[in-house]
Amino acid sequence: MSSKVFVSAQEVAERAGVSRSAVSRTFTPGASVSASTRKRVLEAAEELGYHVNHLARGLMRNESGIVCLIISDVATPYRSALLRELTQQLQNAGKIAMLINTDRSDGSVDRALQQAIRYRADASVILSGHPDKSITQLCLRNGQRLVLINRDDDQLGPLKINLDDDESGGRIATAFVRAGCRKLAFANSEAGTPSLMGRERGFLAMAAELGMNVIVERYGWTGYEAGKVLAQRMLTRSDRPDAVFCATDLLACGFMDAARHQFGLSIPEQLCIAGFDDIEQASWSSYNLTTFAQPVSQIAAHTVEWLSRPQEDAGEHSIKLKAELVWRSSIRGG
Amino acid sequence: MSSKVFVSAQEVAERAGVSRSAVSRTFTPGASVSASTRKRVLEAAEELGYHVNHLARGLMRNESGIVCLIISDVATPYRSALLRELTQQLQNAGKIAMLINTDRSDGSVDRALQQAIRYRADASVILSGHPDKSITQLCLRNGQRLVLINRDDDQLGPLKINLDDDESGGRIATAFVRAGCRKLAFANSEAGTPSLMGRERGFLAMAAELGMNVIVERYGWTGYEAGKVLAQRMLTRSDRPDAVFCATDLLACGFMDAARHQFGLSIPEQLCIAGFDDIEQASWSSYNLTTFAQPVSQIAAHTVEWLSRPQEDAGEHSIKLKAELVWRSSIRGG
DNA sequence: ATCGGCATTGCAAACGCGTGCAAGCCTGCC
DNA sequence: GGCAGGCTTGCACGCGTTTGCAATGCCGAT
Repeated sequence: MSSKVFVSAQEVAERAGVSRSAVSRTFTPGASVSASTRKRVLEAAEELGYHVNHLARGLMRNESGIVCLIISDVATPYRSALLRELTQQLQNAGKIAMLINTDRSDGSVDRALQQAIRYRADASVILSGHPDKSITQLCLRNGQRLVLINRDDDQLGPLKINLDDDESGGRIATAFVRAGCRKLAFANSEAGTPSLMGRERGFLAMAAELGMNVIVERYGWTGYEAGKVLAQRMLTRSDRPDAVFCATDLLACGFMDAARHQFGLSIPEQLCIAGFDDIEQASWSSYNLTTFAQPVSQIAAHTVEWLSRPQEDAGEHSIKLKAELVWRSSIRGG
Repeated sequence: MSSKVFVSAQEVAERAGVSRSAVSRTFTPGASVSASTRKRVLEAAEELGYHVNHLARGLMRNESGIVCLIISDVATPYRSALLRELTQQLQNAGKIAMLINTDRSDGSVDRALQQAIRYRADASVILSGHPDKSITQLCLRNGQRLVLINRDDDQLGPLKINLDDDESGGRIATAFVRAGCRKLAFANSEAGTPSLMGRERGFLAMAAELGMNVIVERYGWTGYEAGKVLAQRMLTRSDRPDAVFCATDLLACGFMDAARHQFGLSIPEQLCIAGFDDIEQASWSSYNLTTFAQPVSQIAAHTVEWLSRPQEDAGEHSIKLKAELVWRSSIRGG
C-alpha cells in the first residue's frame, strides 16, 4: 500500500498547469482568480480527488473551524436534544463540532479543555460541569471563545446563556394554587446546579407570597431513579403533598411512576405534578407532563451567532431566555 | 489584543535554553531525551502555558487522532447511548471524536464524509444512513478507516459490526408461544434497515416453524408516534393479535401506551409485548418492557480496538455480536 | 504611442511541528 | 591515552496551506 495517500494542492496545480497559489485561491472564497483558471483547477481537483487540508489551513489562518462541545450525560434526553441542535446549526454555519465527554473521573473537564486547546479549537461550549475559573482563563488566554450554557458562573469574558428559572418556578407555584392544591412540594437533586437552585428559589418565593409553605427534598442526581426515591420520601410523610414541582422532567417521570404504581395515586386528581425541560417522554401519554420547554433551538442559534461574529464584536455577553410553559394534563385545570 | 496568542515550541526552546527539536522530542513518547533537558523543557512549557499543536502534528505524522462519528437522530435514546460509549472509549484511547450530524437533507452523509476527509480524520464511524458505495471508496482511497455499525452493507474494506437480529427475532417468537399467545404480530417501521428487517425475518421464520402465522405492519420511522399508529392499525383488526414484537423499544413504548390508554388492554394479561434496544425507558415502571439489550459497550470497544491496530492488521473484518435478552414483565411467564 | 489602473498570477515566506542525519559527548574497555 | 559504541542534541528539511508582494498582461484613455 502506497503511503502517498492524499493529493496535495501541488499536484492539482501541476495537472492544471497553474501555480499552487492559484489552486489555493480557487478554494478560498473571495480570492482573485479568473474564471478560466478556476475552471481548470476545479476539473483537475475533481479528477485527482483533491480535498483542502483543513489541518494545514487551520495552521495558516490561526483558526481551525473547530468548536468543542464539552458535555456529560450525553445519553440524557435534554442533553442529547441540545447536542442535536448545536451540531446541526454549527454545521450549517460551516463549523464542525468536536465532542468531549466528561462523564467519568474528576478533572475531566480540565483534561477536555486541554484537548480543545491542543486542537486549536476556535471555541469551547460548556454544557455541563463547573469548570474551574483558572481553566476558563486558560481557555481565554489561548484565544478560545467560551460559551457557558445554563452554567451561570460569574466568569468574565465568555457568552453566558441562561433561563429565567426563577420566574418559571413562580409560575408553577401559582398554577398549583390556582388548581386548588394545598400542600406544595419541590423535588430537587443534590447537584446544586444554579439552574436547579433557581427553579427552587423562584418556586419557594412565589409560594411564600401566596401564603403557602413548601416541602423541599433533595436527593441524588437528576435522573429517573432519583425521582422514585424522592416520591418514596415525600409520599410517605404525614403531611403528604398534593402538588410537586420536580426540578427536571426525568425526576418527574420517576416521581409519577412511583406515585401511581407504588402509592396508587391518580394524577392529576390526587396529585399535581410539573417538570422542567420538556423532554420527549414528557409528551408520552403515560405521563402527559406539564413542563417548561428548554428553548434548545434558540440556545443553539445564539451560540453560533455569537461564535460567528468578528472578534471585536464578541465581548462579554449574557443572554437570558424564556422557558415556555407547555400545558398538559398533570395539573388540574389549565 | 495581541494576535500572538499561542506559544510555540520555539519559545519554549528558547526559555529552556535548548533547541526546538528537544522540546518536540520531549512531547513525543519514545523519543530520545535526557532526563535533565526533559525536566527543563517541561518546566518552561508549564510556565509559558505551552500545548502541542495537534493540527501541525497531524500534518507531519499524517495522522490526526480524529475520528469522525457520522450520525443522525442523536436525540434518540439508543443513538445517544451509543454515542456516549463511543466518545468515552475513544477518549480513553487518546483519540478524539468529531461529530457530524446528518439529520437534514439528502446526501448529507456524503457531505459529512467530505468534511471528515478535509480534516484528515483517521477514521469514520457510520452509525446511521447508507453511504453510497462510491463515497465509502472515496473514504478508503483517502486513507481513512471505516466502521459501519448495524449497517450490514456489503462494502469492502471496513469493519462491520452487526447483531444477531435473526436469532433475536426467533427467540421472541418462541417466548410468545411459550407464554400461550395465539396471534403473533410484528410491528416494524418503513425504514427497511437491514437490522430491522433481520428481526422481522427471524421472527417470521421461527413463527412459521412453530406453525403460527404472523401479522406484519410497517409504518413511519422507528419512533414513539409510529408505535401508536401501528397500535391503532393492529388493535382494530378483527384478528387482533395478542402478542406483538416491536422492532424498536420506541415503537414498543408508543404501542403500549396506545394499547393501554386507548384500547384499555392490560399488559401482559391481554397483550404481550417485546421490543429491541433496551433503552432506558424500557426499564421505567410504566413499561417494564422485555427487550434485547444493544451491547453498546462492546460495540464501542470493538471499534476502538480495531481503530487502534496498526494499519496492516486492520483488514476487512466483520463482527457479529449477541443482543442479550432482558426479561421484564411485558410478557407472561418468564 | 504612452501611460495609468486593474485584475490576475507566481514567488516565496511563513505556520508549528516531526525526524533523518551527522556531530558531539560520555562511558568503558583495552 | 586511544578508541569503539551508545546516548543526546542540533541542524535543516518537509508537511500542505495561506497570503503579501511584485511582476505580468490587458484595457481604455489621453
